[in-house]
Amino acid sequence: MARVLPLVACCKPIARPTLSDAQAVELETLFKALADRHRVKILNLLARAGDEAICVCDFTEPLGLKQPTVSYHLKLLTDTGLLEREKRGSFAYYRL
Amino acid sequence: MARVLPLVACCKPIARPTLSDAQAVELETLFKALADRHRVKILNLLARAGDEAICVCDFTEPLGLKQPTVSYHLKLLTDTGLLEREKRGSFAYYRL
DNA sequence: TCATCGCATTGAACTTCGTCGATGCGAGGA
DNA sequence: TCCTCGCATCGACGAAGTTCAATGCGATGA
Repeated sequence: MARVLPLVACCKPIARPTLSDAQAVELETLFKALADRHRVKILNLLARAGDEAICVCDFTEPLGLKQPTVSYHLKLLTDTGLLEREKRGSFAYYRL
Repeated sequence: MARVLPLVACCKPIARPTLSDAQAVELETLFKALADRHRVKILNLLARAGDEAICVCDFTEPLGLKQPTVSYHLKLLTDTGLLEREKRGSFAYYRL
């Protein structure tokens, strides 16, 4: 597991100054958004898609989740600022 | 919040290949370990301490937590591989 | 040996999270 | 207008995470 992430780069902001309470909460929020296997996969799928946006219905099968659950995860990632939502007709497309 | 972390660097491994289930679970475990304000602060304190190790009792006051709770968080971080434990007498010192 | 100190573990209470059936709502199309 | 489709939200449930008093345990010193 150690080699999967270049933690050194990620931890630079954590390392230097004394972290305020607000900053700690912000980091908690960010990491919480990433702390789920399905959300990690969603980000992976979107990263692989590049500029292409993906609609909700295309996530359910690769994730093995029902539509309400997928919507829940996508909303969480969007609220955290990691995803953007775009409405086209009755479809909802997401991108990084 | 967006500027706090250089997400681009962190997400490189997420971005490229298709993530296997096992890899998604590994990332989930790592991010879960970081997804708590007190654990973020613990890492910050240890990063600021550099080579110096810090014992359990020195965490309770800056974190505002009781000793069992601090032990719980330190054990979690250690089990995830982010911390090292060193015993000196009846004291337990932790470092990155 | 006995008391004390620092830390880990247990057990229980509480909170938060993840999941999905049911439902609501807006957009098209017939 | 009515029906259907895709998505969001609600409500409820079980699972998981967080906290701390109580307890156990090894190390140290009197």
